[in-house]
Amino acid sequence: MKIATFNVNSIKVRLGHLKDWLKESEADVVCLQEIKCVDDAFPAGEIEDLGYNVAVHGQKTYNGVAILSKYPLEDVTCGLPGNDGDEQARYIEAVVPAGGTVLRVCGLYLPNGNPVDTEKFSYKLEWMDRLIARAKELLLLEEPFVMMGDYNIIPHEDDVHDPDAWRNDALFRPESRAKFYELLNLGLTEAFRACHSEPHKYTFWDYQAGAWQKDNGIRIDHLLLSPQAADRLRACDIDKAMRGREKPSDHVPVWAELEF
DNA sequence: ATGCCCACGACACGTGGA
Repeated sequence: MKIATFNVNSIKVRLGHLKDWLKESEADVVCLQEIKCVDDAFPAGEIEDLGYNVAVHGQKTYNGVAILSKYPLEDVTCGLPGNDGDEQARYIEAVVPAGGTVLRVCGLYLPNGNPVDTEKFSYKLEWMDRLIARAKELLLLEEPFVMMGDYNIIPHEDDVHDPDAWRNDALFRPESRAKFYELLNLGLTEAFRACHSEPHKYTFWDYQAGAWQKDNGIRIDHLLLSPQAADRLRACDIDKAMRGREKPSDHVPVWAELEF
């Protein structure tokens, strides 16, 4: 089973780009972020025509996440538990039956958190606390699950072209990275780093200042696997070439192959 | 230099992204 995460930065603008990649990658389960539309505006029909089931947690203008799956999508839930006042569409979860067992899929778009001296940063950290709490609950089930998406976290200095330029950014601040490590240290496996040790492999390049041409990127899209899912991990990689196509997202897809 | 680019809403430029 091939699973993937892709921040499309508007499903409306990116539909053709996404469909091309779905056909080429033959991904079985895909988590999308920043669809930037309400549920009814999501082009479900065009994606279903490619053989996918669709679950959407949309929002007008901002955020919005979805799961696409060639397998059935069961027990879909929207929103990250723990704060009923949070109205931002950043989390969706579903159970995917596959190979006589199930994979639970958690798709997430973690808050950016900038500027760091505002409530946006505290919201990011509070959101991460709730994600950690959800991971703890799911780990008790001792089943395969994956939490994948745009984490808006640069885990390590090797994951950014210029660490000093990002030192005080919410994506690289010690408080943000500490929460990410707290999540990993529950016993989750970061799929890309489990498969690759090379530095300077990126998943995002800014539209500005020739960042793509200069390879000034950051690695912020991640797949975190439960122990039962990590046992099945066979490969993981970044579809970097997508960034060089016409009308690209500023993010590219990251995928993992799990043996199911 | 806090900008450069891109998407959104509903038409002009402000907001948000990372």
